[in-house]
Amino acid sequence: MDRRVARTKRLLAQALVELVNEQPYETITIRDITDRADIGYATYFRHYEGKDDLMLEVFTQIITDLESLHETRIDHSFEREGYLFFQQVADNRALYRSILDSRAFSRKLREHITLIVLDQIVENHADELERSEIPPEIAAHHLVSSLLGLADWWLSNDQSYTVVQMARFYERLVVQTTWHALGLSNTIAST
Amino acid sequence: MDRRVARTKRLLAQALVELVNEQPYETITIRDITDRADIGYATYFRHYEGKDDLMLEVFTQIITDLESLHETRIDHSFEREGYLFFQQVADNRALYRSILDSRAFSRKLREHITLIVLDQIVENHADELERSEIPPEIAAHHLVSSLLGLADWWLSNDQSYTVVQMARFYERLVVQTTWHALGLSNTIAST
DNA sequence: CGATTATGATACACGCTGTATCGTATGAGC
DNA sequence: GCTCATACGATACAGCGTGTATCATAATCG
Repeated sequence: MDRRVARTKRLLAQALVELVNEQPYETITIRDITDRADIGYATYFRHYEGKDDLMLEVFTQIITDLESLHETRIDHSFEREGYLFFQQVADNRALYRSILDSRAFSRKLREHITLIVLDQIVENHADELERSEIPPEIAAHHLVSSLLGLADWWLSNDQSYTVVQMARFYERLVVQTTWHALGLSNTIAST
Repeated sequence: MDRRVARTKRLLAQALVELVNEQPYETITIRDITDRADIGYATYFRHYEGKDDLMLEVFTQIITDLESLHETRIDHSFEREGYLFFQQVADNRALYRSILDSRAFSRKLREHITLIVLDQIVENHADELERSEIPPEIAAHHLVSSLLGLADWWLSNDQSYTVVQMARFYERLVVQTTWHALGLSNTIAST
């Protein structure tokens, strides 16, 4: 990639992250971003179709980081993954605030994680699931939307609990109970 | 209220509900609404500050309907309320689609219901709650955000399950398990 | 070094919002 | 029913953000 392009995109992404730490995502205009990045307004549209397009790039990076975090761990229990998730939320408050504030982005995030979770459930418990009253799609959706719901509540309440506490609530309130409702064993190891 | 005002507001609200059944709320402009209602564009601003203001009125009506539904019932169990809720969602698909698509409105709805739920929990189980590991605020938030999460999933999947089934999923996946995590008895009667 | 390509600056069209104005029509109160 | 207040429709207008077009300049690639 042309160095000029890389530089422009880097500056724009940095500017967006900066701005998101100062004001709600919706109130940010493209001109705000280009001014902060010291990049020509028209130049923006040579790389992105609109405001969401740039945000999507930052968003994708966050997802990638989250996934690589998980892959470097051997312990793949959902409890542990909950902890890692809340840790990343704490490290990127403003970004997660923006993602969870946007219906489009939070939906994207939810669907992405849901697919992973659903795969893990079906892969490891195909036989047991047939006896369950709850469709695995709904259980997976519930698990993830509850996780994001807890994160949303957490961010809206000034992180009045620690990462460990939130992970514990998630485990007690969501993971354990969802497994129980599905009729599965308590934890999942997904190698 | 002046009959002319009442007529204008009624026509505008009707037009918005019609449009919401045809296209996503975000794509609707104020001019769309006034054209459909056959009302002057400037007249709109004599009654509402913006697009969300009119929607808020329709939204408030929905909430009021939901609450009056609950008050006319003697059976105040959460299972029953789940059924009533999914029933109302089914009866007002487009409106709930719009509400759940909007972060501001879905948050308002969530906070509104959460307050009611929290009141019921604390009122009826104050003593037992002291022994619980989960803060009741989080449990109430989880209960409601899960309910809305299920409704959101339902609407996004062409209502592939019946109202009764969804209420059942809600009871098994959310209500029972939340009570269990809180260490409470299975049902709440709030009379 | 030469050719290509990205950038900055500027001007512009477009759509939507929200306000101001004024003549007309409709309802409220007596 | 008459009078006065007020809501309405129509229109013009300013503001703002988006997205496109153009062209001279600067940086990069090979």
